[in-house]
Amino acid sequence: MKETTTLEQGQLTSAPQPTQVVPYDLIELLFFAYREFTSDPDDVLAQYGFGRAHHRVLHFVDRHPGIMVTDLLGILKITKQSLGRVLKQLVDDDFIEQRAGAIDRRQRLLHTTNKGHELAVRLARLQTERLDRAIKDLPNGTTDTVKQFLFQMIDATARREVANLINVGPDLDLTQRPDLNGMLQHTEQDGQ
Amino acid sequence: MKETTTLEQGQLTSAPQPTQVVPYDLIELLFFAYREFTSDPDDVLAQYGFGRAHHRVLHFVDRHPGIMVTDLLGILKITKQSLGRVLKQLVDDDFIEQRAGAIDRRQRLLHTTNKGHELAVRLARLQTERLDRAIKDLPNGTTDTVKQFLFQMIDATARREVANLINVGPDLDLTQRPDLNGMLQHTEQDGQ
DNA sequence: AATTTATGTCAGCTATATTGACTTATTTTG
DNA sequence: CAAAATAAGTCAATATAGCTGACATAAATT
Repeated sequence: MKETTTLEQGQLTSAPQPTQVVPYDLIELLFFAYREFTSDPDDVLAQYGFGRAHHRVLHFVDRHPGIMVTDLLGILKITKQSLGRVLKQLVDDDFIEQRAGAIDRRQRLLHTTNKGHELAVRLARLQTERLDRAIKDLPNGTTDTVKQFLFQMIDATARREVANLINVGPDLDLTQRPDLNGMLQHTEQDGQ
Repeated sequence: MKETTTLEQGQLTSAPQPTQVVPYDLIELLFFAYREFTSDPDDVLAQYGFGRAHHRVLHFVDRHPGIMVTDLLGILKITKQSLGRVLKQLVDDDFIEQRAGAIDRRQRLLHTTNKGHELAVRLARLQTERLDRAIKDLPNGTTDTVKQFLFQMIDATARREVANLINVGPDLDLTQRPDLNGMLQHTEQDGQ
């Protein structure tokens, strides 16, 4: 390891401005923490020839068996074309399978295969381990505080949607609720 | 006023499932929150023809005036080639300037120009605003709890390095005072 | 019957990253 | 001092992950 942070003696001095209401430490911690958070899955995925995009697809399909392609696109906020490539690989390699909808036969409902589920769980566990390590020495209640903070980081107009999404168990079928908006009657108002 | 939304008290706190050793809600909140966190700068950067990579470079150069290229690479954990392209654009467009090191003339020490500094601050303020909105309805102490959590998410072996970088000191002062914004004096010599 | 929806596909483009080899200038070291 | 190491830059080739827009097909809805 080479002498980290040789960065010019004394140059870490902050800008001597009144603009110092900016929480640079928090901003940078978010950057570093998130990078670490994704690093463990990345290493495993690379062994399968997959990347982070595959992880996201695999994760949300595993969490929402039978999800429609359209809903998955809505969650990931990517285009059909971007999803297409990644999804095709996951299907070709037998991590995800598509089944025509029983009611609406246009739909290709997505499910993880056993193999896909196992990988999804393996990756989730890696992230869980890091989260557990991070939290274990912190005071009780830290997890809830962090969850609340993260939730509030989301635009108020999108919070219901996310709240609904992350509270859906693996049994619930998103296909039965094509409109993710307004599903949660939550009493959050304060538009700011 | 504002009965602190606390996002349905019981909803994002522990799920009642017995097999729920994996905190899917927390994992997914990290994904959604981080995406939102980067979205505001992304919109502004696009107006300049820049992307997130430019933001990272601009940010760390602005925070560490006179930083060496090598050290910047170490922070960003990207290759010289990846940095090169992005840095060249920032220099060509007069957001960053390079000055030969006074002591070691091989070095091209990086500084933001006035224009670059202003953009860096503008982007940091956007992120600050989102952070402030997220925290304002949460209990006192939330910021410190979140900082501690994020810090602990980093591999133990890398924590000191990050702590030095963001100026929280070598021995995890992170567990202490809520205001480490005003005292960003230099760290430099501290072993390692 | 006409329209909308769900999905897929084509062609081409952009941004960001990678590796490896090589050059130039400069500093450090044996 | 000569040799080696370092700082930085460059070239060529490649990969991943995203984008737009246009178009096609099947199935459902109006």
